[in-house]
Amino acid sequence: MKVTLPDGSGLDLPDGASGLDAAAAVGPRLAKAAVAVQVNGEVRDLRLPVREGETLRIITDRDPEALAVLRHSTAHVMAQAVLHLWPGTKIAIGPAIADGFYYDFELPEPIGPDDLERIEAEMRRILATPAEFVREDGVDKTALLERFRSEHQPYKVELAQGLPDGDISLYRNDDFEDLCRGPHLQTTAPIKAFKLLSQAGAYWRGDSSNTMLTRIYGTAFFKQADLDEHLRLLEEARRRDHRRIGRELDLFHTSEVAPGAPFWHPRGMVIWNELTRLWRELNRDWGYREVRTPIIYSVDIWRRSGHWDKYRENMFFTEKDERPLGVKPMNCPGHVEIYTADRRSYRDLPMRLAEQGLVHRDEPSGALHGLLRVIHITQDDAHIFCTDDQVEDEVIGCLELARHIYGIFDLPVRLELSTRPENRIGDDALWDRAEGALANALARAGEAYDLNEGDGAFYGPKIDLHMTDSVGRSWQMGTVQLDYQMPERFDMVYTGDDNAEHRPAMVHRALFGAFERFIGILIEHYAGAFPLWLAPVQAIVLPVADRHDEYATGVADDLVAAGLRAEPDLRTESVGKKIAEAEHQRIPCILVVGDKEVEAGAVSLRRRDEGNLGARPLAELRDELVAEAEQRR
RNA sequence: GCCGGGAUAGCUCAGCUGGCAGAGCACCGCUCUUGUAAAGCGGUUGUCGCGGGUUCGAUUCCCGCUCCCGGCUCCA
Repeated sequence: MKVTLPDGSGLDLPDGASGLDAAAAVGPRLAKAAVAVQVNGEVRDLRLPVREGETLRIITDRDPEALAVLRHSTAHVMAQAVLHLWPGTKIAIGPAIADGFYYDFELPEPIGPDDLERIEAEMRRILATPAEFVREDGVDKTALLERFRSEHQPYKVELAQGLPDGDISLYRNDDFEDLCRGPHLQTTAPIKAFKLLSQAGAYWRGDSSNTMLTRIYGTAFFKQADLDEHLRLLEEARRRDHRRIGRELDLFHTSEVAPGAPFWHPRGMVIWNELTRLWRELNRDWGYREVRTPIIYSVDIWRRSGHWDKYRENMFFTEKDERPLGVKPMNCPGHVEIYTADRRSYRDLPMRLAEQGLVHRDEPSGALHGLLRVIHITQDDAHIFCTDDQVEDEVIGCLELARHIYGIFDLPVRLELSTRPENRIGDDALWDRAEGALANALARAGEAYDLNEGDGAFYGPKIDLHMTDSVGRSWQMGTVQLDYQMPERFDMVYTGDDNAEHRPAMVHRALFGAFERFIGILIEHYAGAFPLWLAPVQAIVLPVADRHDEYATGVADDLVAAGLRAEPDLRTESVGKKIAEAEHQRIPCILVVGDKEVEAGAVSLRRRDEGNLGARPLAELRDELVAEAEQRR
């Protein structure tokens, strides 16, 4: 039998040879370092036979693919340790994930954070004696089900039931055996640098009607140095946490008197207002007109829009004179109301209405998270009413505008196309048309995207724009949604050039997403060091001694008159201390003034993180800063 | 909502088994008049999240509630 190696060379092997045999044929060192084998892009277990003509790549601990194998194997050892410590534990699943692994258990008693150390200790005890991972293939399903039942492992029974007989494999290391597809390490020897990180509840199969299991998260690396670096990055990420920075920079706070609704402090509001200014400029440049619609509506409109049926759980309600009212969770009906307040012609289309729309969505209490997940949401919402022919161009326009916005902030973004959910309104033909239009628009805009089947809005498919936060969590920023339902339900029409009535299409879009979340994302993205145009305080003026107070105040006034946000710091503290505090506050420009500067009409400039840059004439620096802020650099 | 953890000064946190509540920073006052990352001395600061229970006595133990934190998509 002949197989091919990545460099194109051939390798002769006896029939039935495994990946490990192939590695050994190349060299004993490779065989020892081998973790798995990649065949046609698929990472497979070394123990599996290779077939004639396949192209093999031996994965070693130097390859990134090997980490998932190591972590999966570490998860098995963790499960083994848990079974030692809590006999009778029911085990569920334990995969490798992006930055580590987890394993889900149903434990006989609740465990706490201290128990993670106990489990880790047991793992180290187990690992002191290296054990081979033994793979067993072609396991008889009936016998296996019988065995799992007798071992009281209901989750394994359920998993095995879903597998085709004859294609079931087991892995055993030491006294632990698990239903598992693999691949796994050859032995437990490479498992050294690992750490259990956290413990959390997780529903069996992610379904809240199922049992809540205990999930233990951990991570593992081949080298201790890599683990240390990973833990350092996690710590660094925690330092970037927008909730922490929001307090340190006095931007906002949250309070139990209003869960999920931030209180914006003066400095945070500066950022909000700068974003609003940008938003208005973009509305002007991209042909949107700003509107403002009510927050509380008769429930009739929510019945008609479909929110009553599909979204009631997440809405807030009140009443007036026994008339039930609903707080808007979305702005669309308000914009539809504006559209239908007059007769519309094809000449009016596309009609692009934009609003800084305040909506409220009742989230499960455990889901709230600083600014990133709130109940009180201010969207940069817009709805585009257009003809069918205009849909694709309008969607492309949204994608281009989105690129433009994220470019201003250097935000990395990932696109997802979400298709029809189970819980939806409208017939399949309409959904076909809507999904096709979005896919076409994406293709024409040249955007790469992931497909997220079944995650669309109840009224239409959508393109979501996601970013990743400081600790690797993914958050939706923008969304572009296509909707043929709402125009139908509200009987929206326009008069065409044929003098007949037609139904407009509707595009819902938010590109910042929500101002709350966007600012939260920006805080983490910049780690509080906002570019000049967004910085709450752009320049702080520090007099060396109190005889310079008057000059310092004059400098600040001069900058303020030029449109900059500047203030003097006249406290009787040392210059060194004021500089330390200004740096901690991430103020972009620190201007020190003493006798020399007063004499020369100058300021000594210190840019954030750059140190002292020397004296400059005030007028020159002022003009430079104004230009820099204007250009949003 | 559910699982686990938590809530003590403005902030970060300590407070073993129940016995007068603490530190650092911040804040206030005084001294220093300062030249590029924290000057010295002194001082103030608490419904120990809320409500109930046990107890001679509860920040501490028990119950309920509120809010916060980690997580609840990653398929054997």
